[in-house]
Amino acid sequence: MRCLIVEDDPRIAADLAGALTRAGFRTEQVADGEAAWFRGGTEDYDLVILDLGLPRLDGLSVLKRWRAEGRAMPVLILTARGSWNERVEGIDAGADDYLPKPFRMEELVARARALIRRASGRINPVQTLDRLVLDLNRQVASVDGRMLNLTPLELRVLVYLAHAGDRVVTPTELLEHLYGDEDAREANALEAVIARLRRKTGPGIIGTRRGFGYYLDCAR
Amino acid sequence: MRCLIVEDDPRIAADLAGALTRAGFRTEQVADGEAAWFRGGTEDYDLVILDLGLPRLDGLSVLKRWRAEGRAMPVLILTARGSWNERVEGIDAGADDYLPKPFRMEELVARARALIRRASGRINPVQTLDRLVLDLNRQVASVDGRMLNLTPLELRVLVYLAHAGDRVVTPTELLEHLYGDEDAREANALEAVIARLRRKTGPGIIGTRRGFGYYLDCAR
DNA sequence: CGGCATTTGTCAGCGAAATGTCAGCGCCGC
DNA sequence: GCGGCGCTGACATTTCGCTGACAAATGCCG
Repeated sequence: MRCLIVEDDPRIAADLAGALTRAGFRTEQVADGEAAWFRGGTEDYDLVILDLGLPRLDGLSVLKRWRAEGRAMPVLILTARGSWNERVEGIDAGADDYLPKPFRMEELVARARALIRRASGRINPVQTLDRLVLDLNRQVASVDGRMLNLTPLELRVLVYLAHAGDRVVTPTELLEHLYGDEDAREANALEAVIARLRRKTGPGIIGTRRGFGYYLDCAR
Repeated sequence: MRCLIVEDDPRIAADLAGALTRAGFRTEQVADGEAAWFRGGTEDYDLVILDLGLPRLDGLSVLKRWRAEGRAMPVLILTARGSWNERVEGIDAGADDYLPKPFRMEELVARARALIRRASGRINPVQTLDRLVLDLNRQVASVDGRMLNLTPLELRVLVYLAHAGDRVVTPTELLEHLYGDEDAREANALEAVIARLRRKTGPGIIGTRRGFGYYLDCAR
């Protein structure tokens, strides 16, 4: 069970992480909206705890963006006590639950568990990027309607590029995403993956910008 | 959209009925636990609003009885403000959501809508997935009309996969579902179960996507 | 309580798929 | 033309999932 905590107050974040870790979650933290959006969009979490007041990009916008991109993981919003309009907005934006501050850690954990129970088996919409279609439910991709038989690593690359949109992604960034910083690989490992991917997708899907990185050709 | 309101205070019940009717629900009301249990158990509702403090039979017991009988409609519990332990109990009893009193009617409606959105497509007592038929009442499964003599664990795997639809389920997720996080098993335990299952179902039912997980072949 | 049958977990080993590494080459941009 | 980045194919290695046999746990019945 992997959980992303989005909270800018380090004290609260630490409390949350503590309670959830004790409850058996693996927790990761980010403290601003931009980072939250990116992490939640590229990694797979079983649960997200989302504070609304965030620097750089507020929580509701983060949530809306995730849902617009088809990310369907359960999200529990932390709201200020009594701000019922915030709650309604949150639900409309695609939140699965909210918890008014202050709250008991026991309750947070109970609701987290319930959310996950409820959310398991939820459907992730498919992403269509011109010729490329990504279906995270079935873990498959297709180009021009032709199924690609992708390996896990290959699919992860494709999903990451898709999330980046038409932005050029540096090899370093991709390497860091695929493997952590701890067990790094040769830069060539990535090139090999890309090569195998291209052999399956055919030309016109993954582009190279010499000296910069890779991008999704069909996303622009 | 048919909604059952279980509430013994006539004023609150009237308010609820008003708001929900304006929101497009057909509402029906009962004021005590016995009546609630009977109505909810014999009629089909899209949503139940359930107060916990009820005469004759308290709300939690009603809910537990419904769930024990296999009634799966979404239930929104009304709790007294701040009684967080009551909320936890409610969730454990099978509630889909709760709302602390007092609350705004706008919020109730928003949450009711969200609940129904979430609950639509919930499992049917007898599921037919192409060649595979699951009967949860009798706890049996059959393929091409041929009965499978499944063990409890095997059936649980099949039901979970069926619930996931055509989604690919990771071994981790399945393991966590079958056993809790507390008494974990070797990953191989699952593989053994799958193997035995496949021997009984024959080929073409449970598929593997190497590196991703398992899926129901006949659900796609 | 004890024995039997069924269910379930563990182990070791195998084969195949996925991934990493390497060496060499082509091609882009200067 | 040249230097180097990035691509490619071949090969090595690692990981993953399946299988069959056995052991442990569970449950049932007398």
